[in-house]
Amino acid sequence: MSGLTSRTLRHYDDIGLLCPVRTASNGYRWYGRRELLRLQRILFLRELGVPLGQIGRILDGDRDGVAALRRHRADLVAHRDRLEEIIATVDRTIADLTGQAHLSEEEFFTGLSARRDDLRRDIEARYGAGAGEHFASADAVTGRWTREEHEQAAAQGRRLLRRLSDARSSGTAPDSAAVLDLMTAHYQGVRLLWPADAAAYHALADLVTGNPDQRAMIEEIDPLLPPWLADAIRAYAVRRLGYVPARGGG
Amino acid sequence: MSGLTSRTLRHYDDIGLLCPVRTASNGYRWYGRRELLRLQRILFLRELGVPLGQIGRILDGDRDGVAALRRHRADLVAHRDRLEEIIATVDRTIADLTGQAHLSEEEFFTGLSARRDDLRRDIEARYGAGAGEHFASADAVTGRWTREEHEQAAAQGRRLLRRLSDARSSGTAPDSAAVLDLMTAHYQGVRLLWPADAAAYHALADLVTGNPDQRAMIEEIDPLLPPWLADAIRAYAVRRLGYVPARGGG
DNA sequence: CTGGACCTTCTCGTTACGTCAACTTCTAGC
DNA sequence: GCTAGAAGTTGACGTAACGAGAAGGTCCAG
Repeated sequence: MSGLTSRTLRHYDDIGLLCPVRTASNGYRWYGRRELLRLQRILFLRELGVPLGQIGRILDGDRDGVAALRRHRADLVAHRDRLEEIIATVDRTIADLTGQAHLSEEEFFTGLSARRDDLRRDIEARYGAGAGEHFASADAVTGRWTREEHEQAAAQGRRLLRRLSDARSSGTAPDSAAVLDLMTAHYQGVRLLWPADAAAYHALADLVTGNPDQRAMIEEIDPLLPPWLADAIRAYAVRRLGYVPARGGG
Repeated sequence: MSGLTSRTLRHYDDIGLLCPVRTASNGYRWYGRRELLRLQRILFLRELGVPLGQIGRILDGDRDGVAALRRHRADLVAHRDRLEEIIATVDRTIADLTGQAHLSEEEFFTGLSARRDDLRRDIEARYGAGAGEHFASADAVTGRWTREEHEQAAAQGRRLLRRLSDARSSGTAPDSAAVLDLMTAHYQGVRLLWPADAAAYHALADLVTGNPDQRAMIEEIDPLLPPWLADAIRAYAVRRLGYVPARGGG
């Protein structure tokens, strides 16, 4: 009925978590309605990752299961945070081993070198001369950054792209709620350097796949990311910024 | 030297992960420089959560440790994502058990009921009559939301506050990089309803502690959060939006 | 009577060691 | 040379939550 193996039920009997209402002379275990209800609660808590011993104490003592859940939640959060750190370290290690650290370290969102001029020319060619002027306002912001702040911004940008890559590779749609939440950070990252409104941000999607340097930088992190990211940018512009795309693909 | 117990070294010897360069007739294990180097690599990978068996294969085969790391990373990410889901479920359960679901469900960022008018009057009293007019633009946005979108926005807002609460309770400073990253989402959540510039967002910090309804709503999630969140808002306005506070506490 | 499905108990294996217990070896001090 | 203590050794058991398999008993349909 429950999908559990008999072995599991026997284990629960052994540790006293769920005992049969009676055990026949032939050794067969018989369970009643009450045991089924208890089992449901066990399965629910087990789903949440609560250890069996604690489940037993919660169900038996019944004294403040909420407090126990809160403690359990704190454990989960600590565990998740540790995983976040480890993932970041693994990322740095992989970047080190593949020797791609310096490239993205220096010029991510900010792009300080010659590539930046290329990007500006590309933007002006695509969206008109006025668009390129925003680079001045970006410089006004980044010009006051320290080296440390530059690197933090770059690291943050890479972390974001990796999380988006995680979402893509796990089959999440670029217009799903979870991805749009992540894209909030992306939009803000862009806006930090460039006062992009909904239309400008929507147009930026073309750069991600069309501009060779931008595309290469993103492909370094995930070769399949650029078109997916472009979709996510457009979805964010429409769904969260209220952009209304022109008909006919303008 | 390494801080490991002898038991651990013996275990590594047993499973063939790190064998002594020679074992004396009295049974003592002797390690050399090479073993120390190998141990360093073992400890590093162990720190990343790689299982010992896999560490052995990576170090011995030496064939494409990067690919192994990438696979390991995928496991970590999957694990983290599962934890995220579980944490969200635990949160919903706790909210259910404490019966606080409806309250925040209906009026989070959006505030649809009578409280909303109170908030508007409070804002106009604090920042002048013009400030309250932005409610109209917010209504233009939220007015087109479906019930489902309303609830999604509310859920997203609560999730954000919980993550901020996690950061606070783990002793993270409100102006740390990690928190400012989270605050990006907060700023966007506010901006979705209200075209707040750096100064307006900075001023919003007072509402979080000063407006009774806002404060109560946040305290429901974490009683200690409001002042900390106010600090985080101000830090974000200054550090990420370039707001320059007036001297003398204006 | 028989085959097959289903139940039982018992035991080992999984991870990465901690924690005894019982014993030997080395070293410093008298 | 004797001895106390520190440090090493080899087992063996315990951890969480069962899975897998062996060896055997029970039930039911044909």
